[in-house]
Amino acid sequence: MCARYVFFSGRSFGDEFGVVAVPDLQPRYNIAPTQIVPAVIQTEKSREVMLFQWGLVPSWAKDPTIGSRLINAKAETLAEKPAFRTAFKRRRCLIPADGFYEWKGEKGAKQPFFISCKHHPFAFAGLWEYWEGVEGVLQTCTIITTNANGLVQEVHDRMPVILAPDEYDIWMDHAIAPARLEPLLDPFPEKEMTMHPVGKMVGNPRVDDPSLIEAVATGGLFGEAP
DNA sequence: CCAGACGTTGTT
DNA sequence: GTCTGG
DNA sequence: CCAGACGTTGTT
DNA sequence: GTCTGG
Repeated sequence: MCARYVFFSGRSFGDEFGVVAVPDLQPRYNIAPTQIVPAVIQTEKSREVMLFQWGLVPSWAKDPTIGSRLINAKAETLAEKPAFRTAFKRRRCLIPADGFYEWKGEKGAKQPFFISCKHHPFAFAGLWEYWEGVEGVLQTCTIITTNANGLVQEVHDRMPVILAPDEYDIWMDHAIAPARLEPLLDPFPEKEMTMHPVGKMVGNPRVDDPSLIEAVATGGLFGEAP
């Protein structure tokens, strides 16, 4: 899955993502569900960055707190699930990131790992949704997950879908045939990724500083590379 | 027909 | 909004 | 994912 | 133990 991630590159991702105006974004090292995150969407004329609450709330939801449990959407079932299928057809987005965290081990003794791509920032494949209720208006998003590749498999069986730059145009094309989207949801190549254990402080969502992504020693436990 | 669900992950 | 279950 | 709350009544 | 919030 993907329940915490990192995005510290701020404005600098605009060129690569084909976005003209990028808001000033603070570097983040511990983005948690329900927080406000930037995502790139395709309008009729251009690509724009908009801010979304992480955790998709379907337009028909009576209780918007369901969003806190819909932080990920499974790639294999996106097209069928009522909560996601409309967004999959019409509201795909790119969610910029510099890495993400996964945990390995038993409850109470979990070791967090920071996982990144050799070329970053990069983009998660995401969906977004619009919701309106008595509580107000919400624009929310979710990160699509797929099977872990060989590297990430060491700590977890799922990982976020990461798109290569040459896939952005297809992903953002509103007229594309769904069959052409499926190959984009495959696991990102492990040879283009890196992973190392980090301190347990990342578990606290109120902590957010650069030291969170620094490697720590684990005494050879958890099976990471020496 | 109406009522009720609609989701992912990890853990048990 | 749309499908499933009763 | 983890952290933190989780409640009612009566009194000020 | 289980739900909510971040």
